Amino acid sequence: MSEDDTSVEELPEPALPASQLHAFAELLFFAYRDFTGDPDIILKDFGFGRAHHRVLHFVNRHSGLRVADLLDILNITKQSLSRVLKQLIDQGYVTQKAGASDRRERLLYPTERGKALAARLAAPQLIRLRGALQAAGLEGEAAIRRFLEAMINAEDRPKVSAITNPTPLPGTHADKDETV
Amino acid sequence: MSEDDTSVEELPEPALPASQLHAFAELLFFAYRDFTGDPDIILKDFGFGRAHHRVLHFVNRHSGLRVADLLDILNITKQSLSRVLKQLIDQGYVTQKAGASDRRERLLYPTERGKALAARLAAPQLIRLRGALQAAGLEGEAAIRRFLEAMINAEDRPKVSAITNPTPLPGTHADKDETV
DNA sequence: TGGATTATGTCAGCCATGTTGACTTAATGC
DNA sequence: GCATTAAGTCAACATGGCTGACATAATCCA
Repeated sequence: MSEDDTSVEELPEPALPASQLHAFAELLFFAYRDFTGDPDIILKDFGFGRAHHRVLHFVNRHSGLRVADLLDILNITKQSLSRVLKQLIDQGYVTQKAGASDRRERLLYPTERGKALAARLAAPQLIRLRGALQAAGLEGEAAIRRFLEAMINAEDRPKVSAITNPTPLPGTHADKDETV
Repeated sequence: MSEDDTSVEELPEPALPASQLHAFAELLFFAYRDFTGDPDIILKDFGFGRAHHRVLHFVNRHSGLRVADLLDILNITKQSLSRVLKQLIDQGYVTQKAGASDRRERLLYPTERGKALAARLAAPQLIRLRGALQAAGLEGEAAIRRFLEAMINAEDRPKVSAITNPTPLPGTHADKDETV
């Protein structure tokens, strides 16, 4: 093999200079800052914070999940979760149901009220995302998906895939696919 | 004009169903979580937090900026910034210099020590970004840039562009473009 | 020149949300 | 029947946001 052999399937892909990578890092910072900014404002009116939003989101999108699942997804301690989860339950946004096969498990479901708040919080984020994906273009969409997946720790990717491409488990139900 | 007139320059771009947008939202959450995870671990060894990282990053990448610039970039209060900035200054990671034209301004510069820590914190993030951009492919790179820019509040985009595509101002100096 | 404004710093206190460690309760599994 | 597991709880602490009030020094302007 010659030294500058360039096989078909392995294009050299010129590595970006550090300054460009730094620019991407900064863009990601600002993008995430604004992505979370819209719901933050709404949450204030309810006396909730971003932590409540995260819990409500996952309970709403993946209803019937266990407390342990939520801990695993959010990467926080039981005590941290407990604080916000309790408030969501006490105020009627989330309900618990004992697991059918293992009655120690507490399966989490959004109430109607919870679904309504989740939808309201998600709305500006989905609008923002739709606009940004349109700005990226059709092929960009797939590239962005690959990019975001590759940003995730390799060992967590299967877990995340299971979450973002949900296989409806018995006990969970698929959401209707409405456009916001 | 007929109702289903589809002009050349305005392809319909089928709107994604909400469930796909939710998947992107979750991917962004996990991606950002892991993107910040690496430096968080390093920061612990120094008794610093993510707030210190943000300050050090911008001081390092845009040295010579004013306190007011930093407040504007980070979207936090003077008092919040002051707490972490003071620690960075006291411990010799950042220095201040009175502005040449307006001596009320305190221009911020990283020390050698600050540059070293910034580089160490950035290293795993740049590696992660480079890998993710490679996964996205060459054209993906441009799409991702458009996507991230479009995720930012429209009114902030000029400001952010000025930051990510820096025009070296008098008093600032461009960093050497080393690959990490 | 003197008063208003501006850039920055600081004190005090509050809130949200993360952490660790220890312990309880109820259900499960062997 | 006893160890393990899922979940909840109590207490204490750290980080990093926030508001409000005020101080200092430099600048700007009438």
